[in-house]
Amino acid sequence: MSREKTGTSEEIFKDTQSGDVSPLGLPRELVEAVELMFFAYRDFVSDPDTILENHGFGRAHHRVLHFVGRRPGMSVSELLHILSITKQSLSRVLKDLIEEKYIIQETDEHDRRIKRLLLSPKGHELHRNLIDPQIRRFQESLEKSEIGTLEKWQEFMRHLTNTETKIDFMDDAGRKHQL
Amino acid sequence: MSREKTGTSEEIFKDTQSGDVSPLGLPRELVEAVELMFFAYRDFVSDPDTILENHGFGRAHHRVLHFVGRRPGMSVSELLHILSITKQSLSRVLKDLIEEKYIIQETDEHDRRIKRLLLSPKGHELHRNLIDPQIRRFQESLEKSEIGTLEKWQEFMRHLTNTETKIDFMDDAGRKHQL
DNA sequence: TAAAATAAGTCAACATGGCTGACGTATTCT
DNA sequence: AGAATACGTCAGCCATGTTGACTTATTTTA
Repeated sequence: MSREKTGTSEEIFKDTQSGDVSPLGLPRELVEAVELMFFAYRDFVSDPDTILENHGFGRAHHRVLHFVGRRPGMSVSELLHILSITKQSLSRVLKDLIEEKYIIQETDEHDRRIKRLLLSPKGHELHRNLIDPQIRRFQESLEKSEIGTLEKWQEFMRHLTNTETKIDFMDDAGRKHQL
Repeated sequence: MSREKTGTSEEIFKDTQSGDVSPLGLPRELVEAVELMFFAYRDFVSDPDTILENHGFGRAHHRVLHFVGRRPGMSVSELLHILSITKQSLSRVLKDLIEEKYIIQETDEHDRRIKRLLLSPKGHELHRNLIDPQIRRFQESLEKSEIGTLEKWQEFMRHLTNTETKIDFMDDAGRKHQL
């Protein structure tokens, strides 16, 4: 029943167990969950945002730094694909990071059109400082909430993503313990 | 031990159970969780984004529409506080929504300085269309993942937020079944 | 080997949605 | 009467997304 995707929300939600309904006529729990996506994301990035400000960088720089650190040696087009932005948008922030020596470019040995991206030691350090408070938040949540391990949470979150994103994840899993 | 907040990440992470470590020298699971926040949030807002585009609106309009729908009769300053943006930022989008009659303003009876914000029927309809795909994502994730109910997920996510945000949440809970 | 495709970069212009600072106008509180 | 509050507005700045057009180097392919 509720797995049928057609029909209006009226039909979809009328068989809810709980009668607890928000002013919107939708199950309160689900509406609160929508809001939690907003609040949690906003606060989750607030610590890195502060650090970035001191460096004259923004969130876009953080993302680039992160994924380059995570997949050292990735090409520019791989990065574009993961971030789902245009190369013009990427170029602005990538240029900054390269000029200020957080990221190093190396021409691929076999195909000299491709540039491999790597973090410099300086880049690693900044990345580490940016991710630390986020990791701490997760650890605190793990301790304070009853969710147990991260695994179920991750599975749930993964289901919130789009198919293309899931495919990217699988790509990643394919070359899991290295790239 | 790991609940002590001081020290560098080196110290903090050295007592991890698993030896599975990302290229960053951090527990892979936690790094993946950080990425999931990015991907899940991005994809989670992608459906509303598409709808908004057809109306000439953006995400900022969505947020205003949402919280006004959720707390009908809220004042402008309450809205500012929840969104944590400046009144100048809010004014741009609120003006659009009022001009195009998605939101109605009513002067408070007891304090005529305060304007109460409400959704028009048109506003309700749009809000419903925007939130529907997000609710569906949650329902699908609930069905397909092993998380059980939303409650634990919500608790976990709440712990990711900042203190001020938690206080706001409590405010909300205080006047739970109405305002 | 000449032509096409690919990877990367650049210039210019535009939109959205944050921000600051400075004011203006009702209305209410002291 | 004067201060404080709630709201609104003008002007300009910044970050980061977008499109479109075009260049250069290199590799692939017909």
